[in-house]
Amino acid sequence: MLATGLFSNEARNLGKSARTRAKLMDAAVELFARDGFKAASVNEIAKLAEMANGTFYVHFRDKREIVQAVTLGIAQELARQLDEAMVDVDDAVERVSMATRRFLDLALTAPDWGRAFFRAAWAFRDLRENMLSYLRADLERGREQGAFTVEIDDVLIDTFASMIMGALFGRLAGDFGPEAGARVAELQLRMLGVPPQQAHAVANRQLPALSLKLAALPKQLKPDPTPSR
Amino acid sequence: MLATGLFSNEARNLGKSARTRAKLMDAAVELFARDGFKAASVNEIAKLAEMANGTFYVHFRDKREIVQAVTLGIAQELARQLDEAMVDVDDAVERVSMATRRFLDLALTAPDWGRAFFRAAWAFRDLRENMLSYLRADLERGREQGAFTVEIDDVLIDTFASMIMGALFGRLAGDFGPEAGARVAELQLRMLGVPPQQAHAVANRQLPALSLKLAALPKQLKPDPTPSR
DNA sequence: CCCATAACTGGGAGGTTTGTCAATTTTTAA
DNA sequence: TTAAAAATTGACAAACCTCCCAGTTATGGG
Repeated sequence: MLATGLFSNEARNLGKSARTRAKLMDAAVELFARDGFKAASVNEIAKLAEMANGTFYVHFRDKREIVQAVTLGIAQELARQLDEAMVDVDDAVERVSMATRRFLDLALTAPDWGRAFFRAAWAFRDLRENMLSYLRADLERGREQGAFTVEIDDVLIDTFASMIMGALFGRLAGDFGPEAGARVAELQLRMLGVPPQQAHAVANRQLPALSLKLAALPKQLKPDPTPSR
Repeated sequence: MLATGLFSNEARNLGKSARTRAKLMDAAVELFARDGFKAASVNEIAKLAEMANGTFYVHFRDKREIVQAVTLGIAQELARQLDEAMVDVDDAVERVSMATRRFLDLALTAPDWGRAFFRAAWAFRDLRENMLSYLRADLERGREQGAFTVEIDDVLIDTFASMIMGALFGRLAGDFGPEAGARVAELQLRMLGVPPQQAHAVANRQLPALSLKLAALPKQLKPDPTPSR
């Protein structure tokens, strides 16, 4: 009936409290994605999560707290997945291209997460800076490897990230199809000083299939609950 | 006491109705910039404009209507100013660099307008597309002039715009100083295929001083109002 | 199975929001 | 100057918001 969200899925095997909390967070993501953090109301979150509004306050002190929990959760999970998809890639040119393309694919897998992330990225400095630190590492690596001719500074990093966010927006809005990721990655590499031909080749290289699990897959089969009642 | 905003300034010589309307729009810009379109309330707009809330509804049917009026007004004025600053520039490389740098300078001149524009750009498709059409013209001109080697498509245009928006955000947040404009312009030119050295030179070329009038300057002196009462 | 404890409920106090309207003041044009 | 028109006011209904809390229900360790 109610499609279980990603937080609920993660909390599937935890205690009741954690499951309820997760359900609230899933509802919150949906509303944050649609209305923004300020315009979403606690009442509506509780309603969408199918519980009384008082329950909300058992799990979160106020709206600020759930906003914090949701945005942090999204950012951590996205970063984790992205990191995992790139562990064995050493070449900075590949990494940078992959980061953009993977990030977009990932965010499009769960569009509400993508939308909420988009809002959070502009709204919360600490979250934004945390994401940018990963990016900085890869860009500096490319500089050291001699692959990028451009100087790496704050403006560059921020601009690089903005290009990703723009593509995310376009994808979420339906303006662009899946090919946009490769296209933007190519433009990024050109900007960094990678020769156009190489930029095109790398950005369009086929990526290994995305292991489809924005939230972890079941670690064990359900304990086959005897249909009690 | 209350710093007159740009809309009020434009309406300075018009009838009472237009002046009140403009005053409401100035108040709205300030709140939209701070809280966003959804979170800003009609009550607060009226209060900030120093009038009773009922007056608001004489001039606007509802919040949607003032949002429309304000965002359209901002976009038109920014486009007008930008256009004016570039009328006699023919070279596409110069135009593209200038558009980015001028736009940022302009938006920083009236930070609330900049912030409201930033929000509007993501929120309203028609407004966004209207702005992008100017950009497309210059990018295609560059292609024809043989200055840009990259293919001009929707993703490119959108990405180019996203780079500007990212810089706008960074400037408004105080993360970057005035030099960010030139830096981003340089990165854009590199992306388009302009040779790095030329990109650097063009992007850092000194611009003629900005004629300081986001809204038109007084066309006549105040009629020296006898201090009635 | 039992019951202490944790989770949940829903009504409500107190505040804000939207949009309306009759009464009042200001503007305008003749 | 003056009266009709336009602008403005502020109180108010109805809806919705946040947060609280006394009472009820569900959970799980012993």
